[in-house]
Amino acid sequence: MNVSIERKRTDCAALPKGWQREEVLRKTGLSAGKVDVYYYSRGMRADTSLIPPIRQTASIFKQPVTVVRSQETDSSRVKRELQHGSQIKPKQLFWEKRLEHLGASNTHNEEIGAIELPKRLRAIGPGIHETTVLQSLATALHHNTHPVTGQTASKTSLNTNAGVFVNPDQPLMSNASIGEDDIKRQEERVQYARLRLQEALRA
Amino acid sequence: MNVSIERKRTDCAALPKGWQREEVLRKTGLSAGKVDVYYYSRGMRADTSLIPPIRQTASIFKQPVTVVRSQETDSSRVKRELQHGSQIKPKQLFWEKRLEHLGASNTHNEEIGAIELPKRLRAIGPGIHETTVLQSLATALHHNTHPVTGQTASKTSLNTNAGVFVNPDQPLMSNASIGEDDIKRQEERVQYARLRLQEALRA
DNA sequence: CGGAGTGGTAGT
DNA sequence: ACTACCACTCCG
Repeated sequence: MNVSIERKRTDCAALPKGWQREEVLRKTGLSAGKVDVYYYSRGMRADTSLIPPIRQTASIFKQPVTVVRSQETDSSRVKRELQHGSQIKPKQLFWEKRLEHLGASNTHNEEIGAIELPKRLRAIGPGIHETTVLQSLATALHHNTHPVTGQTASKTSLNTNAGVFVNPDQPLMSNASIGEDDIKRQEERVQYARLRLQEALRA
Repeated sequence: MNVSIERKRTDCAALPKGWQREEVLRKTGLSAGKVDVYYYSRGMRADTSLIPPIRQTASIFKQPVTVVRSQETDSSRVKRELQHGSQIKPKQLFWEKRLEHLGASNTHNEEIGAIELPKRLRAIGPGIHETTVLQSLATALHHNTHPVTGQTASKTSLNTNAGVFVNPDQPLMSNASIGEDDIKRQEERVQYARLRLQEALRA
């Protein structure tokens, strides 16, 4: 007897690189025969072309720049790469600065106004401005598997010896934590945005 | 602020006995403000017009026959009805015999073939045939809140003094119990039926 | 896999 | 335009 496939996991051309689509057939219950679809990105996180450091040259070919941290000697890096199977990629410090003063535009070439960050998220590091923090934070929120918390080192130590104290996995902002009241305020904003969307669609 | 009622569950005169109408206000989304109506029958099982004893006269007015068990005296019944708030309705014995030799037909007036019961389910009671047991069993499966097990009294006692020993809540079949192997066999049947349904829907 | 809840539409 | 109904998603 030819039993149909109950679990089927496939790569799929329409999906971003590294994503897989899995179809699972419901076998029992009232909804037996229906198919649940799951998407997995395990193994490869995010589009490699978006992982910093990023070239700001216009090109459809993704060519990430690879500059190593200055205080890591070549020999120590080779040893680490051998241990970890060369999976840990070096990260450029302050890659965000390369994108400074570049703004997004709409189709009419009108620049889109700046987005303001909450006051409590303060820039940290030498010569880092608010727009730069925004890029840094947005990238972290997109990529990081772990929580985005900001830099833990003190402001003075970062400004004097950034190479030592900057954590490249975290955005260039001061350490911040979110409380119940923050969550509540954000929920209210979402509620309000939904209301306005409703009204807009009705009209 | 005047908050409208979001969930309202009511008995409703227009509904069959035991049904409840619930109105639920949609709170979010594009259809916010609309009301969904749900009907529930929890608490009372089945349409009272289908509960035996059933008249076989054609009539849109439901007029159940009410014959009391002969061995229950009027005084004892009155006492019980006082205790239980007159909620226990008397049941006619062997009401199934009234429906004997009546078969279902399709729209072309062709009679639908008999359904066979498993061998182990044996008819019990004076002059009860397989088709009668089937009606009896089907009704029990539809109505009973408690498990359907069949008659517990012995065959001889039932045939000699049915009025005393017949349990009107159970179908007119010998006591039957279901084992692990029965369940397994049934599961296999269901699996097979589902497979065929899938194939049919695909074609 | 079930259930709550919303989106979408045929039919009036 | 509205209603009643079904389809579907999303979450636990």
